[in-house]
Amino acid sequence: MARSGHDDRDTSPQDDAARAAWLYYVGGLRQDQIAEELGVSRQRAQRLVARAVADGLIRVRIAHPIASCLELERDLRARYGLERARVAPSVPGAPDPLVALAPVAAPELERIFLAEAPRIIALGTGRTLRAVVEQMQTIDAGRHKVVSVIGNVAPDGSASFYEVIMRVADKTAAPHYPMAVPVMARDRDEHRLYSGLPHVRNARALAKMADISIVGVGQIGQDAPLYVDGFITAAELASLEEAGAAGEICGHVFDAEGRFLDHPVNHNMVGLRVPHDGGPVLGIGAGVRKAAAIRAALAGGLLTGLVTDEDTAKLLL
Amino acid sequence: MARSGHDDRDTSPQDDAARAAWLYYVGGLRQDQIAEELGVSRQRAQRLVARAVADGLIRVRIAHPIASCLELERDLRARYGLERARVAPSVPGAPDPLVALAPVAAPELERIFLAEAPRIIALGTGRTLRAVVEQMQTIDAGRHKVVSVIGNVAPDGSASFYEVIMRVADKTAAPHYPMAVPVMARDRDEHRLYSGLPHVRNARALAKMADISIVGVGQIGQDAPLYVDGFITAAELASLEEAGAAGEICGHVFDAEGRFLDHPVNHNMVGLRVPHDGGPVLGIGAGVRKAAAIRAALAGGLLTGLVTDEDTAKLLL
DNA sequence: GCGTCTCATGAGTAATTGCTCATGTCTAGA
DNA sequence: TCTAGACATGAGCAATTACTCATGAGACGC
Repeated sequence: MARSGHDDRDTSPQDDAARAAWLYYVGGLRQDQIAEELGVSRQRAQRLVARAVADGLIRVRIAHPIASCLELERDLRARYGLERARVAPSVPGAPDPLVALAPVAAPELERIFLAEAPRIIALGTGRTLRAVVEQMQTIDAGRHKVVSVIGNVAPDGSASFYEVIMRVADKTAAPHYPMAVPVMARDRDEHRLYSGLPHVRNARALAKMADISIVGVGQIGQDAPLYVDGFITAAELASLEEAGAAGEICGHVFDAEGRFLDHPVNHNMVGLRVPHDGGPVLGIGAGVRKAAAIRAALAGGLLTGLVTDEDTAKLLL
Repeated sequence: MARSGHDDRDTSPQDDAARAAWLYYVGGLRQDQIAEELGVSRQRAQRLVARAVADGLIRVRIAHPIASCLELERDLRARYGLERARVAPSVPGAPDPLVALAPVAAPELERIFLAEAPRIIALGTGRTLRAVVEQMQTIDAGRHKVVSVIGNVAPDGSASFYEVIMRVADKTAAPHYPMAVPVMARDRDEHRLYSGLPHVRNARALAKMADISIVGVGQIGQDAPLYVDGFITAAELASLEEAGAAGEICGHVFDAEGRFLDHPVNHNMVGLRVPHDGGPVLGIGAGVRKAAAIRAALAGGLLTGLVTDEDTAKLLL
């Protein structure tokens, strides 16, 4: 066939990967055809396609809402009075519910950023949110502002691992306001110190004005993110469990009814409580282990929207 | 037509297809694993996945702008003073440039419909537009209105084949105003008759107020859509070519400089000329055979945006 | 300059997917 | 009731894709 004149003088490797993947997935060519087209060996074509997949260049969407998921969404909305609910079909055997969750949640975030009117968008952190943001497509959303509602420094002084706001800013070109202090203060004084820092005051003020918040939901227990990532000690964890902790949002711990605990851990969080003012809050999370935490958050009306997966949705209903 | 099942307790076949495809593409399961999961034979799993693809349920996007296409976009914008330009990587050997064009053009349309402020969106028709719309995802855009700028009845009295506006309305739930008369009148009197019909006057009035128009570009010649689809006779085609016709938009024929011809065919078109008022016009089209027509439209400043493919872009530059 | 390490490559091969065909089932019509 | 036709099914096989491994070309440090 007529090989289109490719004057590839300086194609980057990722460009090649993207092109190979395009020909493969969109064009429906076979890998040997792609190889010929690109003038490389068949193996290389295969590797380019595989690389595009591995690099996350490939986004697959299913343009058909699976009926049972739609039902779950409807039921979730009704049961918990949510404004929005999205349920991803679970992938059994997947090591992690994020595999299914992220591709469904990402468009929800894109949707928020596609709004024309400038908005202030508050962001939490965490592994879930990070994975979702990674799946977002880059969109031009410089009119919005993104602000973090939680500190970005881990207890050991390193940058918090599941940084979200910078990634979002990368994807959207939105001005961003991280909260450049530790997630937790050690005591009241330190909390006052951090809170009083000009840039923190600024971020907090902005976050309080947020038009919408996007957060993950953390479980409590031996696998609690707060504990696993070293933000709280085993003793604090035990104390929280003692106090009836069921989950946390942005580090703020609540009980099974979704009421924030009167507990030192909560007092020492430098970040804001979400929701701060009754504004919309989109929660994202799935997994058997998170189900109780999510249920608690829903029970307390802490969320106005939820993205989860099928299995979790069933547990919630 | 798709039977919109409320609660078909046993999943509809398309549901199964969508779920199988989800597990395959998103979950990364093998077809035999899917078969086990769904409790069907391996062949059936394979057929479900194949069916999902065939039914167009699978939408693949490559999250990486290929550098050479970006360059072409930039060059197109600069050369022709466009506000927007998108270039799809060509798929060599594809029977039709639409394979590549539609997946790139569809998000552009979605983008237009995602605008919050209510808009009036004028639509042309044609095979290209139809294929693109088919690829759009359904979005809730009831705040907008879509109006057709061209009649929807073929010369033989049948509904025009490449109906676009109804499909768009399906996808967006937008109120829609087709122009329910023949594309072309046979003479001045008939033109006056059609134009005077209340619903046509209404549609035309609305179309004149459109905030943006989305159109295909037709070539002139033996393969001219206008001719192939029977809107004009061989004699009219010859006469148009004689008069220097280079292309057409919504049936209105223009020369190589993009100036509309003073010709009976143009006079008899019941639809509106686009652009009617200098508003934005997004043109969609690709293919060697359309290149001259597109170049003419660009030369005449008839378009403010263009979606095309790599090969065509190169021809235009 | 030389060894070694990493990484890309292509060959060969295993695994997976897609296709064809013979067969079975269901429906409609005589 | 019987028969033809349309369609779904699973077996078997061909085509395609993915993986493993041995090799060689730079890159880097000694």
